[in-house]
Amino acid sequence: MTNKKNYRIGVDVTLDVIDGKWKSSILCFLGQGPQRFGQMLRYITEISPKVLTQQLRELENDGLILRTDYEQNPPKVDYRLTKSGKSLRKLLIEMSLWGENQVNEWQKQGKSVTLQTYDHSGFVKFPSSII
Amino acid sequence: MTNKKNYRIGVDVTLDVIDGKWKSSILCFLGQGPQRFGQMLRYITEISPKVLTQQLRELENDGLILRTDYEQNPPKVDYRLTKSGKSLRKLLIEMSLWGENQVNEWQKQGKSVTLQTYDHSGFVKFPSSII
DNA sequence: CAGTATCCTTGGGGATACTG
DNA sequence: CAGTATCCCCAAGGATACTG
Repeated sequence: MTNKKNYRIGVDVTLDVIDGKWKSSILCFLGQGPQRFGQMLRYITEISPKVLTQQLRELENDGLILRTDYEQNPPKVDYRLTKSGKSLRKLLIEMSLWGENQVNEWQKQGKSVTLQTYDHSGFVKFPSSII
Repeated sequence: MTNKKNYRIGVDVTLDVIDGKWKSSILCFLGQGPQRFGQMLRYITEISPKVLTQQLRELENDGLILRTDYEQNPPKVDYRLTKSGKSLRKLLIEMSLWGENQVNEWQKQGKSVTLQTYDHSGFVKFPSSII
């Protein structure tokens, strides 16, 4: 979402804001505290700088994250969750729980689905090994 | 999601299952009870039969909806939420609430965003006029 | 009624190289 | 370090016509 949006239903707002291949990962990562651009790049190893920038800009425009430029040289910039971002975080946790249950369901039914990792102690956890 | 999926985090499972331009609408509509193919086509006016079929098949494969063929002529088929689908419904309601709050936030900030309609009396409401 | 079958378009994201 | 700039590709959807 960027400009002049008209949503059909509330869910679509939430989905629009979270959608983007890496946004959930970014938001989860920022749930652990402010992070710098390079850290995120190294953490989410499959993402390219271009795409990371895109997703960050969108999240910023949607008011979920705040970008802070420390105006230094060499440059230092970090990103953190805003109030909205933090409230979304709670929702993401519930979505995680549902997703984990659903994976269990699928596995019971013999479907080959795997979930790399999760952790309920506060928020989704990212062992560096899995990203 | 259809086959041999490997998810990074729980949220991604939920997002994968809901993603698809019309899935949220379909799930919300089915929240009102079983519906037939033609009804859905007429309700979600912008969707084409091909795409509706696609999305329904995916929801069915993911175990969120159940397709019942009454083996009649002329054909009669309906779709309803499964147990998983119903549990997802509760999550969708929370996502709706978050989305509605976020729209209020945006509007306070002067952004031009609109939300067609919502209703908290049980579930998202779809006045036929708006779809 | 409940779908298939075809053909076509679009934009989100990937890969890589470059810069203040 | 924190990004831009280019070029490229593919799968999700759209439009329309047809069928058991």
